[in-house]
Amino acid sequence: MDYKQTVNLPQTAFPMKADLARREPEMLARWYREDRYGQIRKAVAGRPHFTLVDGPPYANAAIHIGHAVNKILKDIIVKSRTLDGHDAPYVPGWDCHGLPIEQQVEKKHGRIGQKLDARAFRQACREYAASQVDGQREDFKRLGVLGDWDRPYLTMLPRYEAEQLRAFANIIRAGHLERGFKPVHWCLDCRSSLAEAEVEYADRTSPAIDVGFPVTVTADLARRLGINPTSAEGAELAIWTTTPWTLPANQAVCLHPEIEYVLIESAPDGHRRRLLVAAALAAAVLARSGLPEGRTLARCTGSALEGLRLHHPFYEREVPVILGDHVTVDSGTGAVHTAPGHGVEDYQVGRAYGLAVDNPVGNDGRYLPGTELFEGQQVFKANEAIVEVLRERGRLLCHLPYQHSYPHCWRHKTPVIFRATPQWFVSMEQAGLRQRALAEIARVHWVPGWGEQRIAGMVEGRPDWCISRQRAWGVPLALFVHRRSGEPHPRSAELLEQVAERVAQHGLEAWFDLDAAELLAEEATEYEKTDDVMDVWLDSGVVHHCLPALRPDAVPFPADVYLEGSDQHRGWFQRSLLASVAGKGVAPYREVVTHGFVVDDKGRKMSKSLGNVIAPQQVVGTLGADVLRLWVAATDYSAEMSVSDEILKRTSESYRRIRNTARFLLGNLHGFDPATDAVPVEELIAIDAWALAQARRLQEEVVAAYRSYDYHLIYQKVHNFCVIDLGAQWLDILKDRLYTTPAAGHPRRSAQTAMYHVLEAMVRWLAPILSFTAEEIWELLPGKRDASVFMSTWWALPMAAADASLDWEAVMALKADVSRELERLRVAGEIGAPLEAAAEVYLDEAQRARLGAIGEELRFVLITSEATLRPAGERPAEAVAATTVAETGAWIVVRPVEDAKCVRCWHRRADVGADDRHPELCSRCVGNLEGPGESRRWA
RNA sequence: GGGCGUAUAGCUCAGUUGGCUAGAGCGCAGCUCUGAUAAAGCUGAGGUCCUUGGUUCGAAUCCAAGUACGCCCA
Repeated sequence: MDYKQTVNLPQTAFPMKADLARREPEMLARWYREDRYGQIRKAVAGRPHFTLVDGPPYANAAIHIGHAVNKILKDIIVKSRTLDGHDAPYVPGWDCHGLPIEQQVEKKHGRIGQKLDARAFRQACREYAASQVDGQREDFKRLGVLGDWDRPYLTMLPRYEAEQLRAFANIIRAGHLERGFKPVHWCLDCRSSLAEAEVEYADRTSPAIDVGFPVTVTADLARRLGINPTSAEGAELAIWTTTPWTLPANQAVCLHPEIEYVLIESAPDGHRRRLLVAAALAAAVLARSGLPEGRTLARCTGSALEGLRLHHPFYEREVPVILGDHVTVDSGTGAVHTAPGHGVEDYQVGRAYGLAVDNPVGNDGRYLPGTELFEGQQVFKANEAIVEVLRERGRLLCHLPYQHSYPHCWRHKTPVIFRATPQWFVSMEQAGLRQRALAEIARVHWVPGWGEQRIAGMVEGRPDWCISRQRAWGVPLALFVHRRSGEPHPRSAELLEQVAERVAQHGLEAWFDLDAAELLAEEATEYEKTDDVMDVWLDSGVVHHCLPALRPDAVPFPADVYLEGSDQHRGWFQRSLLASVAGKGVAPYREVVTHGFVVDDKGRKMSKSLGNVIAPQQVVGTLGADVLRLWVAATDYSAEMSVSDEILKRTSESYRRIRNTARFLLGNLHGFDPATDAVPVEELIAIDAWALAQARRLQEEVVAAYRSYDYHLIYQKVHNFCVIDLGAQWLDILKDRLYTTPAAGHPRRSAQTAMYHVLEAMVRWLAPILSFTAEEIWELLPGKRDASVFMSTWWALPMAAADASLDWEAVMALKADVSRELERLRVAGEIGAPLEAAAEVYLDEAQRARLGAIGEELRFVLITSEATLRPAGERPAEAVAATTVAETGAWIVVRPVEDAKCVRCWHRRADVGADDRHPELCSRCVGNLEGPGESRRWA
């Protein structure tokens, strides 16, 4: 007789080989055919909401691994919260306006006015952005990210743009809008501002000059330096600049507070000259100015000179000495000529000191009418005239050509200048925005915790937010500005509402087409429409306002969580906070989670030149999305995330173990229907109840880790559970019972009942991470169920009361000790499989109390053919202490078994052949085959 | 140069308030099984806890300096 046919071997359609790269797309096609996202929404309707607001990626170029990490983490959040009993919708978004898209369109169609007018240009931008959205969307879907992909929010949707204007109106109502000036790169040939990305650096020779600014009240200087007033007479503070043309706009001279300065006297030809310069540069300044070595009259740090009054080198006005950390002694004199209208640092330090932003230069690069001495001259040509004036007045110390890297227009290849232009700001102070924002930061939960320090530091130190841009592809600022005063219309907020109405209907062309008279009637002649568009950071910064307005069904305000990379503390997190606090008075999120950047296995950033770039498309196309998702989950994202082929290979191996564990469980659930075959919890065999208890404990940890976003712990714990608790312990022990006892008998049904519960629980633990694999398991699990695992919640694992008379921890420890002894027999060539051995275990009273109850069934746990428990006193000399169980009190002897092998259960038993009808079987198998079958209590 | 981080076996991660010979899984090596089989089980070898100094009876853990790397600025 072929007894193999009488053994219940595993059977399942769940393949061992995942073949994810091929099969995931098939599963995806089905999910979208069946509208899986919509089905889930219906199934979970009515549950408490959990809102993750998607930070919109920029709609340009294919996604890289950082995008994949970001979207997968969001997907894990959304799915785990769904399993946790929430209705957690996911509405993805894209950031669609801005310069990079303009540049792409320029490459193809040229600049506005060449082939396309502004309207057609914007249309081309819109089409380009839409095509990029389509490409990225397919890649995101392929990652298994489930969301409302058919109805994403795009910042270029007319309704979004309209809501953005309304959000802007709220900011104006709250009093945060401020008009001001700011220096920007300005091309004299374009006659317009340039973005940072439109500037390229090239070598250029400029006139480098050292100029003396006479101290007006030398007695004040003497007092500060603690010297005789006569010694300070005629003192000049020396500055160095390569842009003489900015001197007419000079408002101050800036020193570093901690650098040491000296007053030095030099007397060429008996003509005394006293200069104030950085000590470290004094010699160099004298040398290039052709002055003989001097004598030091006094020294002090820059901070001692703050507020000292100086005379402008050629205008009849005074300028102060100020302090700034940007000053260095790398070159020059250690004193920086400061013209807030012509430099970003000058502008920033100037704001701190309340300096005027003087801008005497017109958009053609010529000094404006009324500019003393140089009116009408082009700035670069005026350099010579200025040097000449300085020479005449005796203020020029040195004049040399100087070659340096200088910004040029990328189109004209001509040098650009910094020029102050009128801009619009969200003021940090005007209506208390900074203070309010800081208070809100303290109320938000930051993950990891140091994120709070990081963003608070940025908000504390940041300047006003410049929200205007002189660009074509963006949402118009839509203000009416008074022709003379430059102030916005007093009813701006109300007017914006009317503009928003039109934009919602007709798109943002409605603003460009608008005749001011339509809204302003007779006032129209006094106002003009702004040409500016909004900073794209404002586009995405008001998602908190626009998305709930667009999708009231899905996205309440405020959001539960925002999740982005750590660069977004300055970027989206900060802009969203400022925009929300400015418009609504509160933070837009309760919790903010940050992930690190992806680096290679040596911790270096990914770059083409290093050749260490891992493309998500490539990973998904070979190993599969679930392996990529497992890598994301397994990596501690709070710091940098390392990835390499080696790391992905390891991840893939771990995946196989988890998959195979599920496969084994499914295979042994063959023929099990939980509705009719489940054993009542209180009747479960002890080790099955123990396994359930292990699973329960793990589930508590898994759920807690999902709630605290500690996914890498979940991976570790679940993987360990598969390997140790299940693989090495429970499932290995279970095989004999599953295979050899009657298919429908209590021992096997008990095992199946527990396995069923474990797999029901496990498929849910895995689902947020291994979504494809989980759904695959879900479909093959016995029992009636919904279409998707994501329609369910964490599995209620039954609580089986543990029998206190047996200590399972001790049993498993004993098993480990016995394994070590069996290994010695194996190495000695005395046995192969453990079933070729017998174990004798000697226990003292204490250990007997922990282990004794298991009795005869110990052999099933040890997977030996025999196992006996005896008193410690009877142990032979060769017995080995079982140190894992206890330091003393347990000893082991193992030996090969000589009995015949039962061909059915493979145990070596003395009773093989006892039944004439089955000469090759042991009595246990005969009973299982023909009788009611054996009964088990412990294992 | 500044701010915020990170650094524990080849890989991914644990390591409560300072306290046993620093742990786990994977990988690796050896062995076994062939009824989870492009699987499974057993055993074993792997660590200057980034470096240096300090505090302490005692430091992976606390303090200081430094190095490397990452993000954001300058």
